[in-house]
Amino acid sequence: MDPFVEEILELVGTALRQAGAAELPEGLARMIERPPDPAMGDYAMPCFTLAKALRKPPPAISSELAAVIGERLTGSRLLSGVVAAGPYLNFRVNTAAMAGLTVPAILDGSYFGRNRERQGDDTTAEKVMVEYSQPNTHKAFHVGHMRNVALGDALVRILEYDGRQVVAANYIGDVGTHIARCLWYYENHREELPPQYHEPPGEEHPEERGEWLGMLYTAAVQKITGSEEQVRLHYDREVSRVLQALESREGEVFALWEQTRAWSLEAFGEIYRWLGARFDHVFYESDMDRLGRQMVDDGLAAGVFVHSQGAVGTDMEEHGLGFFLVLKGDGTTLYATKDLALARIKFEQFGIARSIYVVGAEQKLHFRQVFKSLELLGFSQATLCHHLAYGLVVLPEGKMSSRQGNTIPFSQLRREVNDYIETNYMSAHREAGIGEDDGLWSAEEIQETTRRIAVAGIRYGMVKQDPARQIVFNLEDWLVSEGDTGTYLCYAYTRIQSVLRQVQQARGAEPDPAAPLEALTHENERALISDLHDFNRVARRAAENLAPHLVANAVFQLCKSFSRAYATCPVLRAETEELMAARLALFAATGRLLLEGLRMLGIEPPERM
RNA sequence: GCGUCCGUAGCUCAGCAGGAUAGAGCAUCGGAUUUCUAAUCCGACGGUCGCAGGUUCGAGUCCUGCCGGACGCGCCA
Repeated sequence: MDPFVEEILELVGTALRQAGAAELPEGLARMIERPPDPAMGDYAMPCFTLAKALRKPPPAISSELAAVIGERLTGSRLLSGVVAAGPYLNFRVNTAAMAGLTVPAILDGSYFGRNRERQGDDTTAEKVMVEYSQPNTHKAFHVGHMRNVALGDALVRILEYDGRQVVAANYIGDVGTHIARCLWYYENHREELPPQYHEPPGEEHPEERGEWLGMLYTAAVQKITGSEEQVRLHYDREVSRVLQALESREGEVFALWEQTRAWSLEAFGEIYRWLGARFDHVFYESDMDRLGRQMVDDGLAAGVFVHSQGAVGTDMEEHGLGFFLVLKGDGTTLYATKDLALARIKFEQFGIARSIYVVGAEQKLHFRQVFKSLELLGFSQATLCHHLAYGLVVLPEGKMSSRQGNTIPFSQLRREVNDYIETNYMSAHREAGIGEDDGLWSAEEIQETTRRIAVAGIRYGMVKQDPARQIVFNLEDWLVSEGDTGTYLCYAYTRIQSVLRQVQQARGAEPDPAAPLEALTHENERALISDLHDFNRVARRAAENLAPHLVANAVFQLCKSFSRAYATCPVLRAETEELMAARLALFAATGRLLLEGLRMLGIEPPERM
């Protein structure tokens, strides 16, 4: 626990006993909060709930406690003041003590292990699987899918920071009607497209073939849905034949499926590389068919599933979940069938203690049905499955719709973001030097820096918001450096690195964990120290609530505090040697923590920009 | 029709298991640079927290109802 809170509780506890309270109220620790204005104090305890036990009005209690505690405070190393403010008891911490507890710990790395202590003893860390991304092959990967990757990957990193062992899993949708439609169009109708689209992109751009398939799929859907009913039924029968040919797992269509599937996977790989997303294991929908079918049979035997209107499913009305279909009338499996199988495989083959699904909110009912079915099938781990639902990504002009052609596919997104950064920022480095070395930047550095800033902008924009809400994607808003953006975070980091480099150059000084931190007395330094101290608490809460946006908010707060301190507290021109050393240590620690926080969001900042 | 989620400043969003004058960013207006990157910092302007009840010493936060929006509700994934 926070040592400051611990000491406050200790002091309040003994003071209360002195005041004649028979027993301490439950959850006193949770009552400790932060005052709205730092000028009031660093920690506050409201005295409302004590009123009943002591039978006195809250303001009287707080001033009484302040008097008693104030006397005992002289011996405290951590706290420097206590004052009653109406019904509140406000504590001020000894800034040097707080700095002493955080700055050296960050610099030597021990700060980052703190959240990992949760496991204790000899037991191995809790193993949890985070399934995310789940792209469909033969479909285009667009901005909407980026939110999933940003969220899932951040969650993986946050849970790891908090001491869990995490298996990052992908689940590729490589079977289903959409693929049959794509291949049906490929075989019979692609000549109807403009000539340049008749054949897939060549060897020089293999990663573009995935999007080309997606375009065929869109064209197929348009052709089918745009036809007269008779024609449409005919097309549907043709598509159905393709689907059955695919499920037979042999023949010409199957070979085509293998080839085109590989194209899509290659395209996805390129996207994950660019974003820096990690996967430890990849599941394929095409592997889940057999086990899913078997589970349906078992469920039928057990009476969990029943035949209904020619298909198989279960009425979950008594649980408020409607009807859940697990096998189609023609005997083929559904997404649902395969999800039953996948859930089982995850626990049985990976020995996980928890299974998290990062999937859009529109599938909430589906997952509740899946989890309930598993429970009814006697699968005890059903309660350890959790669906992290998130809202849609929309454009400023409204919902994305592939029919209106206003989705933003990955390749277009990357191009536009890169162009924006290059013309607005990077061009300066190409034409003239910046900062300490006046040389031009190499093409490689410009390219890599551009990529990092682009990824920071997109990832930060995607994770900074509460997952439950819709997100409005606006490229320019997400990249402008003024304000709450990934660019701003990167800029703060590069400024810190720049200070460190220059102090090293000018004075040969390295950040020293033993620096005299008591020299840090400026209010902006105080605020920064407080943010450093607070970070692990936020990280813990983010992990427990599966809420990456809390980390994002904390990182932004940290950058704001740093920027304020940077503007008011120079290092090289500090008044004294002690102050310089202290600020150097403080900024170095800030940079180190910022880097860690950015990495939790999947952002790798550039060293300069 | 039923269910789930959302509704906070002109715009985009925070608000931590109810607590002090509701916070940021953008936009608008004004200021700061011979000094570690101004991709920055400071200030001003801007809110009956969708509406109405209820619980509570205290409600943006919990409960109920209504209004508005999004999504879902058997052979897509």
